[in-house]
Amino acid sequence: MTTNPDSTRRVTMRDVARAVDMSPMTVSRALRGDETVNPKTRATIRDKAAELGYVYDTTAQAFRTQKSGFVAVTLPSINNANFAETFRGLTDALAGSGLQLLLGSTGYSVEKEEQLVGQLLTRNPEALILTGGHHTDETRKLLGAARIPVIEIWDLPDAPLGHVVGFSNADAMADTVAHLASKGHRKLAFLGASAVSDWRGAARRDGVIAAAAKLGLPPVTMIDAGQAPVSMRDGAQAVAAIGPSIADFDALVCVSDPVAFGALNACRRLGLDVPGDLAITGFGQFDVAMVSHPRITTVAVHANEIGARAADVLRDVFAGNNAPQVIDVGSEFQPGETS
Amino acid sequence: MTTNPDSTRRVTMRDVARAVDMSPMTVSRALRGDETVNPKTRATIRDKAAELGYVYDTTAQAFRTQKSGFVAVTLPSINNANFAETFRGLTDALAGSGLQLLLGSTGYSVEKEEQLVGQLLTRNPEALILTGGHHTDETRKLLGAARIPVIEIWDLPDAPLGHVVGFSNADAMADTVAHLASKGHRKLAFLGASAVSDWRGAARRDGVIAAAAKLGLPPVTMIDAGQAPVSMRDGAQAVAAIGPSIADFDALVCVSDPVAFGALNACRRLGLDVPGDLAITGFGQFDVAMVSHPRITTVAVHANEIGARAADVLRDVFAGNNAPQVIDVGSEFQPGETS
DNA sequence: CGGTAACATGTTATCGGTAACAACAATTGC
DNA sequence: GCAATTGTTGTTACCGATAACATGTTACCG
Repeated sequence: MTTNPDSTRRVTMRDVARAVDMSPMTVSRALRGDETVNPKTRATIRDKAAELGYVYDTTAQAFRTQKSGFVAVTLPSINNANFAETFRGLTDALAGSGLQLLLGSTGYSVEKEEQLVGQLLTRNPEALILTGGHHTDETRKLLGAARIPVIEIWDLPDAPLGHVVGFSNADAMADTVAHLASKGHRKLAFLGASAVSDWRGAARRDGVIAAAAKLGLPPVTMIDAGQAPVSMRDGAQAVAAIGPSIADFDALVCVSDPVAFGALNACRRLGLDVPGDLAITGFGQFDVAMVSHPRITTVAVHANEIGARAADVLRDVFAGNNAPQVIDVGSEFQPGETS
Repeated sequence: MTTNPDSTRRVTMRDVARAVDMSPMTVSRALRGDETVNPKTRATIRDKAAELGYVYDTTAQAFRTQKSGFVAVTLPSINNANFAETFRGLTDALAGSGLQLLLGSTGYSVEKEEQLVGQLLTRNPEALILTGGHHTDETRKLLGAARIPVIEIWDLPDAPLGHVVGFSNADAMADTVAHLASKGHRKLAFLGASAVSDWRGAARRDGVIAAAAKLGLPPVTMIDAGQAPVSMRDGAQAVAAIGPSIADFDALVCVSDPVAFGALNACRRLGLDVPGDLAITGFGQFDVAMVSHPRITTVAVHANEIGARAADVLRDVFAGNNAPQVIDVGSEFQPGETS
């Protein structure tokens, strides 16, 4: 057992260097796998480092090199299978690149996002990935000054901050509405969040309204499911609150699959037949929509791909290649058994 | 517009200090809200910092103070409502403490966990929160050497690494089995992951077996739903693969609510009545269990509370108070309409 | 009015790596 | 056999904030 001058102090490269009688610089090179270091020397250093219980200090590296190795990501909520899947896509695609994701959730609030971005920027992230295209002016200012790549995902913003990997939520609804109209459904209702907090939800709502108008359907009725994020429970409660007269509508277009699932099961409890008495559609191709009996008509989104493509953009940008400014990953209408 | 010596260089405290003709130390104090700084001075400094677009460098702070401000967290998967909820509980409880969560997911693999822990430790986290109580020897060694608080959550390990906030997965199943037995169900099957990867799932399985044995029920049949994480789809596929003979069992105990939901809907597709032909139970009180019609019999876990209590432990430990070594948050059997 | 306390600000050294450059040894080519 | 090249290791300075200590200034007291 080697004597330790101060048992509480951390083991540094200097300690390893002393132990192998080399300069810290060589240790640094060896531990990072620099080819110029003699293989034998490298092995000696690595062994000694392990023996001493040396732990590399990424903070010091980040400080010295002014590269944090972080990519900051904001999500509205991590408790959402689709956003979680995007995060996973990012993580997987970035694995091995030496980049670490720094996650923050905004709770669907642009003010919270602003605060979060401010916090995250103090960690010197090498890039910032924001879910959604709506931000406060202050957020835009912060990001403009930050001089790092910014990617907005899950939307196709009118005024992008930088790169974009997303799809049109409004367009995605057009197919759903067309499908419903083709089945003879005319009286549509839209079930979604009330507030303007959920901009993706609002875009879907507007898409439904526009598509219905274009097809000559009567005005779409809005049903309030509460504050974003709207859950299964919210969908069920909204339908339960209305009662059997929900079937006065021909079709209930829901902002997401969980909401649609809640609505579907509330309808069942009311003794209504879906789609006989009322058609129901969702959004996002969540597992619950595919497994549910009946299967819920939905729109498939490419949550994982959004993350993977965002990672591609980052790789390109970091490599100095120019990456596409806007990547539209699209979405696909998925007819189910509820419409 | 002030002249900038080098337009690409970042704005530092020194720059702010020069601009207000003060020392960097005073700027440092002012920006951190040190009371000893004259309020007027503080305001001047803050204004000038904002004007110059100064962004605080947490990396430099972390380096200088040797306190990263990070708490590392490992989750088996973030695409799981319960783990996501625990993360949220942690985030909320830690908000305002100046601590930032550093998240990594292990994919239900202890080897991946080992690698992840190694990575996370290089960031000098001030504490480490691990989901689960099973780790490789190397992981245990790393954590032993790290000399930071470690909290294991979601389990009650036999040999804890440090603090524990969890519950007994095995005990939780006892009530479920007792309930099923009281309803006259004797032939039980357990539907869960095959591999030993999901230790919590295995603990539940063992709990079912033990409880059944204790009540004098015949041996429990194991049904393989594939590799962890087992999803709704896996649950549905497993039942579909077996077909109507699944009703030869009296009750199907599922490792989680999503699996139970998949099984339930697969049964429906087979024309089986639940619970008439077959009782089904789940675990975790996921939304889908509560909203489903019929409501799925389940076990309520306190996912959010696990996060919140873990944060409490951290606060205590950092404050130098001694925190409880093991916090059992328990779980509650929740009868539903599927049993 | 002198001395001490309370307040406000400044000085110095440092956290642990690594870029840039320097230096020396071993090898190669002619 | 000597210059040029390649391979390997070392030296120096620095990234940006802040703990610890020092210093100057004003307020207050008997």
